[in-house]
Amino acid sequence: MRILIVEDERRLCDALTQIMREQKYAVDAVYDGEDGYQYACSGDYDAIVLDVMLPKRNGFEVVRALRKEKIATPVLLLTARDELESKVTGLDCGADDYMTKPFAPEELTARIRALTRRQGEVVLEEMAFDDIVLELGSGDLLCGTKRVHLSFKELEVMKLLLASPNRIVPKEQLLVKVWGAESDAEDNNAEAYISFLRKKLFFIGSKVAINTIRKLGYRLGTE
Amino acid sequence: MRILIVEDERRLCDALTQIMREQKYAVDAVYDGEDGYQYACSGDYDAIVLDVMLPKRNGFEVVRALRKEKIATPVLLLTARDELESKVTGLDCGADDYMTKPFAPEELTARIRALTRRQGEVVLEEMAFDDIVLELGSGDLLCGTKRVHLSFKELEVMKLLLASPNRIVPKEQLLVKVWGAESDAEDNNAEAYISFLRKKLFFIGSKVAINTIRKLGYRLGTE
DNA sequence: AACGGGTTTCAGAGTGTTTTCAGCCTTTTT
DNA sequence: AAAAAGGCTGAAAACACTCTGAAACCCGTT
Repeated sequence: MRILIVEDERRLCDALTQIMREQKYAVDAVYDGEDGYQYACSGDYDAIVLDVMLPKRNGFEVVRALRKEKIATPVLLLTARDELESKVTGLDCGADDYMTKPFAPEELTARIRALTRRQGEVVLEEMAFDDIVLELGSGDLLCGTKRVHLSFKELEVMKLLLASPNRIVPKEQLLVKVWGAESDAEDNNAEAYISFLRKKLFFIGSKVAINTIRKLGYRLGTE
Repeated sequence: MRILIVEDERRLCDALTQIMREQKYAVDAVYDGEDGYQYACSGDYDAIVLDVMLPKRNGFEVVRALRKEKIATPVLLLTARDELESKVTGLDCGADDYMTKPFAPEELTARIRALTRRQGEVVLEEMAFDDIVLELGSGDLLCGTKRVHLSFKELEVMKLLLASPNRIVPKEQLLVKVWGAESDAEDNNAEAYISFLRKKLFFIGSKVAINTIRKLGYRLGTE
């Protein structure tokens, strides 16, 4: 994560740099609006902390110029004035957040985290075991480069198995959790789905197996 | 973008609705604090315009209650009194901005823009994916030299898909964000619009496709 | 009153999912 | 060894979800 800090007050600038470095960000710091704009133009940063009152070009100008150049890097404006006015102006120029001095270091890091989080890709949830990965979002089962789509019920069953790998999942539990306690699904329903899943595991060439434990249930294992 | 307007004065409420619709916001309007609170609780709005003096529950109460429920939707308070007092009270209650009547329509839209921007991603004037570009201003979808106009709802759906390309957008989310949580729109409404969009994508000769992930939603992809 | 774009509704066709069933296999019991 | 119980799986039927053309509807404009 790269952060650009644009702040002319040396003391404050050093403090900011310090704070962000502690959070393991890679920090570049510059001291006027012109440099800030130039550096930001590279588009290499994940967020920019920008003072409003700066030599050469003020913060508003810089954000506006960046947005004009289609640079969408999140910008956090920093100002001593806590009037609503400059807040509105700043955000209208294209800034993403706004903070008034003085502030607590935690507040700064929290806001930067929020800004970079929006940007960055959402970590999609998944469950894994041995050589397979189940993408919960898309309902796809992966092994190496191969992938198959699981239907809704297949997905539910697979999730239960993956939730306690190497452990026996009672057939009864599958029926209750997937078909519901009310349903009149029979054992064979679960058996049919286990069969579907085995076929798909084979299809993607996984070495994961669904073992049958007679009278008890199924267990996810390898080989 | 969904906006909730809470204003008991019918004339003003209609005017507000009108103004926001012209800016391509999806608007819901209610006429008292209780309804305002209920609607806002859904958390489906991108901003709320809230009058202070309202029947049943006043604006301050509503914001306070919302914040208590951890609903962080940006709130713009509206009041006839331009005393400093109520301004401070309002912001203290958890409102994000404050405006006194009467006001210029441009001021309202600028402030809403600021609020919604701070909230989420930078409002871009266009969104792109692979070989298509969506011009948000004109509502036109482009591919190479071809172009088609999208209707309001088509635009909203397309924006949602483009906001997370290659990722599944639940059908439910389309319904909530485009038709509103209160609406009685059925799945088929969304399906119909997906169908419209596919036709238009084909029309402009794009290789972008809207994939169906059964039971889950849709995903923008290529080929 | 007629028009036209946008939106909703409806119904039939299409497709993927789920259930059902029967025959076969394996393990356990008699 | 035969019978019984439990489990597997291919095939077909039943079902649910989705797509889409056409018609109806709504609303502001001509």
